[in-house]
Amino acid sequence: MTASLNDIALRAGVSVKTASGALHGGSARMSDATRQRILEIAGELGYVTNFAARSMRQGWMPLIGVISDELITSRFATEIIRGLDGAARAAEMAVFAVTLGNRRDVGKTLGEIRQFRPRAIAYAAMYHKRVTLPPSAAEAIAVMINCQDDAGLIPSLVPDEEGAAIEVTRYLLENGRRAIAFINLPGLLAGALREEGFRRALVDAGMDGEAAPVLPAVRQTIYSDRAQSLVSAHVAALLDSSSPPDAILCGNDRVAMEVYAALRRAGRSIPEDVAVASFDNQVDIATRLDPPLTTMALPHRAMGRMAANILLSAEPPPVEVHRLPFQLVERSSV
Amino acid sequence: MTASLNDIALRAGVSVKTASGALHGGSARMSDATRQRILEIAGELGYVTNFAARSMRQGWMPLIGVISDELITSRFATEIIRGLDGAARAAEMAVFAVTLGNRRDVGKTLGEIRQFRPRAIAYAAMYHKRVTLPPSAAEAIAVMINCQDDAGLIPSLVPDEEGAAIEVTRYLLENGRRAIAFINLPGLLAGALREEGFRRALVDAGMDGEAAPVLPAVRQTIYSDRAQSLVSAHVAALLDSSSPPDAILCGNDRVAMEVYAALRRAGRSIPEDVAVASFDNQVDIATRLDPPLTTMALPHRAMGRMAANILLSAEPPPVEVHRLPFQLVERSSV
DNA sequence: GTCGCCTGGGTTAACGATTACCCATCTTGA
DNA sequence: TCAAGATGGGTAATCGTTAACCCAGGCGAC
Repeated sequence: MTASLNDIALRAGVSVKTASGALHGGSARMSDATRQRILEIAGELGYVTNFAARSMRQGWMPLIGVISDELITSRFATEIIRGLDGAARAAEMAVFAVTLGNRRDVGKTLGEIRQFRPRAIAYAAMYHKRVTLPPSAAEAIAVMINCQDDAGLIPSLVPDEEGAAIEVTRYLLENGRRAIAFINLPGLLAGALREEGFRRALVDAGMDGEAAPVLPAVRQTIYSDRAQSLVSAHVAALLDSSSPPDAILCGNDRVAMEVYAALRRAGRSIPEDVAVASFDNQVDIATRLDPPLTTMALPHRAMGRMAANILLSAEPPPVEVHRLPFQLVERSSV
Repeated sequence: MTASLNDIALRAGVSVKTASGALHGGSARMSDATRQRILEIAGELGYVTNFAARSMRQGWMPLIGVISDELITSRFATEIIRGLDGAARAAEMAVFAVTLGNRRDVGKTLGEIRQFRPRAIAYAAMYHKRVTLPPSAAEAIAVMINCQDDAGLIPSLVPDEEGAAIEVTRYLLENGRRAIAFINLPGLLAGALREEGFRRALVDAGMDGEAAPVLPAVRQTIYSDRAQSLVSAHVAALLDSSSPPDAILCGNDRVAMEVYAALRRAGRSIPEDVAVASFDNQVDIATRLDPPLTTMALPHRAMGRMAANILLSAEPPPVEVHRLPFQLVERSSV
């Protein structure tokens, strides 16, 4: 079907190894004339390297495998994959992503991906969470992205939720806000860590950390699109209370969107009456809200880049949990 | 490193071909005892098929290649890839997506992906558009997703923009709206086709198709996040005009989001004063707007599924353009 | 009884690229 | 003048899997 090195060698009147050297081995010894002729013939014949054949000798395909629990279908995937892809491309590797099927069987998915003999395999989660992997899987997975291995056997890259909450809370305080409410995402690791950071920042500022209201955005334990939103009710109650907030911190940009609507219905203006800040930096939403939303951007791309570095490094990296910082994106809602 | 068929055969005291037959050739002739023993040993040794080696004989890897102009980084990708992935998985294939680099060099990207010897290759676009491919590329690409080959050499799957515009306009008319404005996406094929459909539906209803206002959502020719939005100004002007609209059709859900804000500022209620409908069904936005947005969902998943069928079919399919229908998602904004 | 077919295997040659090793010829310095 | 490198290239084995053949025994039909 496609031309092989053999075809090229035949046509050029050289051996296969010379053809291989001309096309791939940059430093192979041969005259420029020979190399040029081989390159030309390769072009004519439309030669394309056969990675499968090469991989037989090398033992692996130039692939980085990514197992994602639901990642591909998430908008967060974009940034993680971009980060991975950029770094992998620099090393002449491709990223091969496989979504965990409905059966959530890591072992099976791992087997599927290993059939392609990737150089290394990462596990990526859509939401920041802890993951328990079967022991056999732990050996094959080199790094966890946006999640943390429960057994502590695998290097993990996670967003620094607590630090981000501290930073954004401090930012609100520096802007003169004193009564901050937090409409948080319940049932998520991220939410729990952010709540800690939120309260810590208040305490650090000499305020009563326990008194600050932290309310769940939805009724269900697991956050999903189906969950019944409590945002509207919470905002109304907060505004009616004896100590109405002058700032609302939101679990994500979608929550912020609902907060905007609720504040508007109550006749409050943003940010004059109530400042709003959030986590996510979902650009579609954050830039189009009126006023544009100040929000903490998740370090997805950084996680992807760092993961690629770990995956491509020759030495197995030390097993530790890297907490990557968010970035404050200032717009006009504070 | 990893166990091979040879290792298994050695341990089981059979030949490699028998081991191969037991593990892969479902109908290979051998006693159940032998097969069972081989399967057991394979399990112990953690055998994983080496697709690279297999592909050397078969000529291709069990992969469907997807070249996307920017697809992976788009929220639309999710549905197209899901559709593809589901169908491919049923055929024991994996989807291998490669994003066109910054250089937009289809030939080069095609070369990259062909190194992996995929069974078939698709080209997918983020926005519905026409694409001109280099002649050499046209031979290697089996189907175009969300775009149309300019040379007419490749089967294409595209959303039926015109039909969708007709349907949603008719829906507005059936709901008693008579003065419909369309804030369209300028400079896009989708926008042009939708405008045609919009006007056609009005004419079909006995109205003056030319008189209906169709306004660009942004100033730039190419729609991007950077483009300066004209939505707010357009809405204000429309409301101030001598014949204010009782419905606004939006180019996408983000435009609808801005229309909501503008209507709200002008003190109009949705849908009582002005109905709003849109294209996209970007769930994050559409379900969280207040009231939830009625919008035409793009047939991304259907395109993915259909593409997989074409890619996996033995016969090269007839070269034609398939226009797939949108789906009207009724919420409460009309 | 024996021919032919079924059963349960084995042998061996690919597939395409890489690579360790070998062999000429040509320079060059002492 | 000649030995030692440098230059330019060839040979053949190898990776893991498959598939085209081959083979020996058993068994039923004639």
